[in-house]
Amino acid sequence: MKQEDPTSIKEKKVISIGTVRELTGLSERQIRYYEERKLIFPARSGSSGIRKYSFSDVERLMEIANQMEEGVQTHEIRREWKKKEKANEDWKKQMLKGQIQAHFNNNKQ
Amino acid sequence: MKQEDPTSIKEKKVISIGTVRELTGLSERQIRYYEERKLIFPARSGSSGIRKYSFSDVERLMEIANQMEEGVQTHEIRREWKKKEKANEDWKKQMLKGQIQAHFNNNKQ
DNA sequence: CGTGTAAGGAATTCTGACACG
DNA sequence: CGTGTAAGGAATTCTGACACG
Repeated sequence: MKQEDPTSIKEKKVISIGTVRELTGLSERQIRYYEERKLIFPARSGSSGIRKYSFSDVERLMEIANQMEEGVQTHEIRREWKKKEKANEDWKKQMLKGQIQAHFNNNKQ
Repeated sequence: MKQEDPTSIKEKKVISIGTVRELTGLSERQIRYYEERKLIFPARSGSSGIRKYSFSDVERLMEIANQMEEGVQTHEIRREWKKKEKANEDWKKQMLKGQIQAHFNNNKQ
């Protein structure tokens, strides 16, 4: 019945920085800085350069805030994150490989 | 694992009018007018009076747009909507009643 | 009735920089 | 390194009103 996938909604970049500030409790300075350090990637509103964030971005910012409180440097956060990203991709590759393998064995048998 | 309910996300008032315009294709004038006619109820951003809409609001606006294209008056849309709202409440009451009834019968038997 | 528009003001956001440390 | 802040400008939003129909 519903045409909208709840996942896509979380990814839509529609929230401006002031609202993100309210949602996360971070200062605008902090939010922009984390972007500068490549931890977050807002979209830019059409004509002007106004930043737009998704709910996923907000969640990520809250995770970042936690890490920062623990004294982790932006550099570290970024590195950890890319590591996880890669692990996830490798995992998906393995899954795919498994599927193909299973299919092959199935036909042989 | 996830702490955020996808439903609550859809209800969060975080989108400003310019973005709603882009999402719906409606003019800001129209969006504000539908509010004046009690078809939509944005929140107002803290200190200033800036309107904030949810994804649900955006969906509703698109439904309104469709009705308007069909030549339905705002007055009619509002009336139809309240009717459905009431029907839904009555239905929920019936459900509740059914539950109690079932529970009662269960104990007796 | 529903919507466009010009008007003036207020609040938001942006960037680059200086400061502290 | 991470964050606060004052600075000046540009884009956004707001309200009440006049217009057309």
